[in-house]
Amino acid sequence: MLAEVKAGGRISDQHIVDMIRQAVLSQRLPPGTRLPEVALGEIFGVSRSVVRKALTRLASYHVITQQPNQVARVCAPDIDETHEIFAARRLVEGEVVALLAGKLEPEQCAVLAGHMEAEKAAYAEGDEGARIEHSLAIHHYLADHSPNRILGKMLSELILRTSIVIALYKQPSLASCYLEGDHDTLLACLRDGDADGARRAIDNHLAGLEKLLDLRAQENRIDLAAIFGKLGG
Amino acid sequence: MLAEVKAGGRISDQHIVDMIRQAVLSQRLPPGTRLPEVALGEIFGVSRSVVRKALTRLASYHVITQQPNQVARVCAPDIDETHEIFAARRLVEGEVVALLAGKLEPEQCAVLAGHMEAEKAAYAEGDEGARIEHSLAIHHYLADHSPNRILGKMLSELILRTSIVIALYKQPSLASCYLEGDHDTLLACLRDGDADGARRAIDNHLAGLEKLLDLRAQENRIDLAAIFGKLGG
DNA sequence: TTGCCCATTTTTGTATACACTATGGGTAGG
DNA sequence: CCTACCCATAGTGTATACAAAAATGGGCAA
Repeated sequence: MLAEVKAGGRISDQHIVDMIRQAVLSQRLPPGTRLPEVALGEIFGVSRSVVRKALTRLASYHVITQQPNQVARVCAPDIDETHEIFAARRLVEGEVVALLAGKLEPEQCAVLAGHMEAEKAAYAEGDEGARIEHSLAIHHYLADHSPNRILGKMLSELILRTSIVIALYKQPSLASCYLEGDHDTLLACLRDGDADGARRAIDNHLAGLEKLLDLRAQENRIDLAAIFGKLGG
Repeated sequence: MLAEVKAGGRISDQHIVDMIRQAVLSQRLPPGTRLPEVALGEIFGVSRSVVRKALTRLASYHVITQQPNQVARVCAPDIDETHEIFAARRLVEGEVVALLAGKLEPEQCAVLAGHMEAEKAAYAEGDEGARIEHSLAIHHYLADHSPNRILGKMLSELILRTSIVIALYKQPSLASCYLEGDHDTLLACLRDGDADGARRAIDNHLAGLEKLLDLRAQENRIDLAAIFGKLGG
């Protein structure tokens, strides 16, 4: 089943990058997960050379961290960095949607509207995996269609990093990080060509998301009580 | 003389990345330059493995382009991409200086002022190399001291990409891309804590820089007449 | 029981070999 | 004279081998 992968030229390392990125996005690979080179090589049926190239690229995208002579791990940004990631994303995604306001064809708006419907439905059914998928699809659609492709690429990376910190700092009590209506407000502004409104909508959306996270000081994070509770129970 | 380089852990590929990036920044490696792996390996005294890792990272930073089975080359962005790079840099550097306004210590302002003096002096003496160096030092200082480190890293990359397109599209008639006073205006705003003013100063500075470039349609660039003239003359 | 040390094992860092692909020049044919 | 093809060369893609560093775990002493 990996035959078609090896067919093309440099597909193999790109494939590994995509697979790992996707796994991180969908939170199947939690932050901190070890990624040994030989294991990945066996899984994907390639040698360490290809794996190493993929890991080097993933490190450039800030998906994993690579320290000398140590195993690569999925990034686990600290709380300060988390705030900075959100601030950067507010700036970049705000500009992208402002540029995009009034520029989207009706079909493109329909694509976005479709994902929003699907997101709502998945939330109603409690299917968190599907909800995340459609939410990401919305934001990646905006990134991919940014009139400024540089900002689009930056946004793609920031969406990925945001997913990582949400996985890291999501409040356990919340089943979902869903903010009803935010996406609809955004779409309305995009349709109406309201650039400032779109910027505000994104800003508001991301600020709301950030507030849903548990970003208290780290003492509370390394929760010895919970660990002992788990062991004892 | 390369002994101290190999001493540390993963210094070697970082060293190659730095050297090539520096060479591109100072315009010693013009856009389009071929970078064969074996040649670089011999120059830096390492095998292709290390060179390949360095090239992979440089490609992630958009310093070079890597196409399958082809030699890596220093990036040569087209005109559309050049506009997009400038737009992205206006956004990011504008935010960085806005965040920085009023936050710099007097010593830090003095460092900036020193580079500005040196830049002026180098311009007066016609030493374009030194002028570029100090101009870059100013912007990299802002990037390195950004309160938001994510935006700081983004700005560093954008400064690099801007240098590349300036090298590519600088009007041959101009000896220098220097805009007197722009940097001083910025510093004044940073000192006064005038965030909006700082943002405007950067915006104005970058817009002025972009205007100094020769960004006409490509017909003029792929200048067959000049090529034939060179062959015939 | 606790803390430390050393051997073992795991995992990464680097070099090298071989296969495959692109590139350029030269030659035969029109 | 120009075009198309072919071959030699240059260069990258991948796998593998060996060296070095870090993590692991058991045993010993305080």
